[in-house]
Amino acid sequence: MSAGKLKLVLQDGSEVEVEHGISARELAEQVDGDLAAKAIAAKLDDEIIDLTRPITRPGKIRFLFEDDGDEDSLYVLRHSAAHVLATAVRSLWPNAGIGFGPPIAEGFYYDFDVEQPFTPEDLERIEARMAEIVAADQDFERREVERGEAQQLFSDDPYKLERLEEIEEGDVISVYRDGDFLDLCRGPHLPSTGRVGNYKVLHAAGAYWRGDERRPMLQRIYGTSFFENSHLEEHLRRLEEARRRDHRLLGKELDLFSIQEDVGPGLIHWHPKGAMIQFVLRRFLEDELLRRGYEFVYTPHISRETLFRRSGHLQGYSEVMFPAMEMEGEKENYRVKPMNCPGHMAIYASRQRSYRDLPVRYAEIASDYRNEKSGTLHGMLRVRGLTMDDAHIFCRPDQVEDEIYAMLDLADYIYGTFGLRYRLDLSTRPAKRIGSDEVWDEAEDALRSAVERRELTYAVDVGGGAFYGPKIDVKFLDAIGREWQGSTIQLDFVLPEKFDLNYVGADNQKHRPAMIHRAIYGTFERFVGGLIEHFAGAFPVWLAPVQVGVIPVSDELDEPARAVQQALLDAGLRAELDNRSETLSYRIRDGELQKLPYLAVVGKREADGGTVAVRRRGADQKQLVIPVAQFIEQVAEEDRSRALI
RNA sequence: GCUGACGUAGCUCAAUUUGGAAGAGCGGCUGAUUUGUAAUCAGCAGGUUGCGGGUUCAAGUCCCGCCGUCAGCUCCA
Repeated sequence: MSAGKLKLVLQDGSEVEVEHGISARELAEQVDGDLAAKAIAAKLDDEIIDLTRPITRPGKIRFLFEDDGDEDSLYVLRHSAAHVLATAVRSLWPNAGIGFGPPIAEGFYYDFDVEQPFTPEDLERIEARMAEIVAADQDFERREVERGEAQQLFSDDPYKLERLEEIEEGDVISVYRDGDFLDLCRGPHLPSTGRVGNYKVLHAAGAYWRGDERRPMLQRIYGTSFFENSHLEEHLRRLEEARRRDHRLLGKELDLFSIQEDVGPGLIHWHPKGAMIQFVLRRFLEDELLRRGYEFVYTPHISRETLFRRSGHLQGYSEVMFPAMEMEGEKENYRVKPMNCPGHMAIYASRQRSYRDLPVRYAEIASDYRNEKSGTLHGMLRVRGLTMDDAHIFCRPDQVEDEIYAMLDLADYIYGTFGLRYRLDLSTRPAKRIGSDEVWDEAEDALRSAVERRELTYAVDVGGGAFYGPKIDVKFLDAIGREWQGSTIQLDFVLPEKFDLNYVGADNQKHRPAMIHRAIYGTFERFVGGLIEHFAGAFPVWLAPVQVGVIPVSDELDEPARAVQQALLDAGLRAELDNRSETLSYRIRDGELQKLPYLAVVGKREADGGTVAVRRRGADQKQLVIPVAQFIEQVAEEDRSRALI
């Protein structure tokens, strides 16, 4: 090959020889003029590049298009939309400082340093100005500059200068211009602003520069964009759907729980119906735990600080712990527990253990209290009083993998029963850690092979583990595709040391057991909050706080209706009688709004025939008149089988 | 914790812009109605406008502090 020529492999596998420095667009034109017009960017091996970017190395190249459904295409679009947003803001607020403006999972944002936070009206003006910029169809021009010139160009932009400092010597510094707006940016971008199609400015909120609470707060504007208007509309519909499912609203409408100012933020009152859901979840899990060799323990809610000093919580976790309770005449203060592990350690340590006893699996459903920062509290999802389905497993090092495997199996069974799909994150050793590399190797290998034995796919969060051990997080997906934190499985090298836990091995020597923290639901607060949103409040029979609403047509039918209710209760089902002095229609409507799975109407005909007129929630079908016994068996079977309909 | 917005009856919201008698619907209670598949009718009760200060002849409305909620940041089960 002659000097100044490059070999590129096209998507169809054919090879072309091109001039060194040819742009992707020129290449596209050589192949097909139509292609050049339609392409929005190109991908050289794994690097997305602008169409105008000179190609200076051989590789595989393919073009990105608006309609290829490729994540990378959306990435380029949203990145460009973020720039259009910044262009608009800069034209309306010429002195606005600019921070970062990346594409994110569902759209993009851009951070600005402005005197006054943006108001909703500002956002409308910005969106309108964006439309002008898109209509003007300004080219995105890329240019590579020397460090000195870049410093010159961004001399008024301290955030960009800071970013510039971090670009290593020898790395390319690129800037992009569209119209009057110039940004330090790696790119790539669409060919021009006119290609930014369907976008929406969503909301604004404060965000620390670089996520650091000690640094200035910038104003972040969130937006999203799509190539297809129908996709944008679908996305906005999904946001609306998420609002409709909000567990805080449903929790009020369905009378599941409340949070009260006089009691304190982040403290959940489980009303009878919400408590029933928790009760069902508990019973389900507890039965399963017994089957799987767990033992239940109960530990105090408060204890002397001695315990938390020993566990290290006082030193490392105190900012999250509620303040000390002073006891008159006692040297030691008391604390309310933020976790259950110290208590379980204490039980393990209370007597000698033989290797024959292991694994020991202690389970406790217990409420813990953590003084979470006020701004992080959110309904049932982030609270200060949290009820974990906690367990600690003590085992020999060679048992770790099997124990992890068993936990994954349990999580799979539980989540499967709820119809929840999930994925795993494996978090490995962080830079700051305790324990030798050999111990970490062994621990991480155990986690990995347990996951792989179950043939589960997982993502690795390198360096994401706690300083005391690696972990697996289970993230479940709800009905509209959102991820929720569920189970967490956490190896711990520290606590067994701190509590000097040991067992006597077959060699008659003392050994240190391995210890695993794990929760399956995580916390009842968060899990139930998630379930409310997943089911949009329409719980399947086995979870529904009230499974059947029994409605007599009129006063004279109270007794037969009450008999139906009692028969349901006798069958272990949850039934309510609605004999209010309201019309039948009214009570049916109310039952539907309360999302009761079944309404059973008892009229004269039913009372005489020993039947009920059954109305299934949400079903289009007409009511079904069936014998009471048959109806009860149907509901009981649905309850027993934990059917998800 | 930080930034901003918000806080009116049990709930959802008017009245706040421009200071001048706190309102509606739903829900609740009482009565009438006895109902056949998504709202029967009437009457009544219900508010120290989150809490505490301040400005003013007058504050739901303007100012300050606190509490709480929301959107995020950070953090996390």
